[in-house]
Amino acid sequence: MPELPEVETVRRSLVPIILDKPIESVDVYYERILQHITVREFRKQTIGRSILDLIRRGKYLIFQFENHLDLVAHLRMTGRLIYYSDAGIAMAKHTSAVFGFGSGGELRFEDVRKFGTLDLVPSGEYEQIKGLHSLGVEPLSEAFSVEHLQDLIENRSTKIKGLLLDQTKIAGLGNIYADESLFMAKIHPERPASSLGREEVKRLHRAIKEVLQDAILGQGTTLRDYRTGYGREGSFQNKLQIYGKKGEKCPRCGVDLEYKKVAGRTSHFCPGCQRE
DNA sequence: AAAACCGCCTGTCGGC
DNA sequence: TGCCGACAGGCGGTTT
Repeated sequence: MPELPEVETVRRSLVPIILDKPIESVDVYYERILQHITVREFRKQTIGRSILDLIRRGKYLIFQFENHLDLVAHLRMTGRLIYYSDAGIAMAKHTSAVFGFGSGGELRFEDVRKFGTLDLVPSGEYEQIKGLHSLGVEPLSEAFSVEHLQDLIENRSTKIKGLLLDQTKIAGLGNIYADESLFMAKIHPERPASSLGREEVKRLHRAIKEVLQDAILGQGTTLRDYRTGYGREGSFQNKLQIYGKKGEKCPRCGVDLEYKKVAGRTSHFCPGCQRE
């Protein structure tokens, strides 16, 4: 499940390969991947054009084209963006779209569950891409301060886990890193946001930054589908403390770990050191 | 305003 | 072995 660290890893792995090279071919094999544009128009606007830069906002990747258009990609659950240096390599079963470069290399959007999306809009005009347009603060930016988190939390009765997953508040946390952050901060996922004390807010703020930064260093978490832009697995799955560890002991206090649905998601926590 | 639910998809897993 | 339902979770949309 690509979250901020996975999407950032894909971005960093693709930047050295795909910038400033004209795209010679565009093939869309799953038409519904395109959101607000037809296949014909999409191909017309991208073929022959180069990508000048590739940036990330939350879990979105934004390919900035020379003709002042932004190709906005979201991997959702199982999407992959992988560069293949040889177009002769057999296509994966669930390949939604392929961008061919003159060098013979290809950027392929693969997506088993087909939830991933592509959009093409005038640069910076994201109004019709609602999730991107309403995105909250980048958690690794300076703008995400303790005070900012405090403001998000203040007077909110919602469970803290739900707040962390709300992309309009903080951009890029998903189920894995929300659980890992709450564990590191020793905060139960069902705690009402407004019940967090000053020290807990500080711990949570620090935990979010640390977990995301460490996960980027580890090139993301590959539990099943996620791959970097080179098609390689990440390594942070080896450093997870709590996610997917039901039935195991807490690495911090030794108590049996638990999980339950919180805010509609399976949430892992330690009943010993994350008290309600 | 927020929470709960559904739909979008496919693959995997546990139970029978 | 094979069938079936539950589940995985991001996000948009609708309902409560």
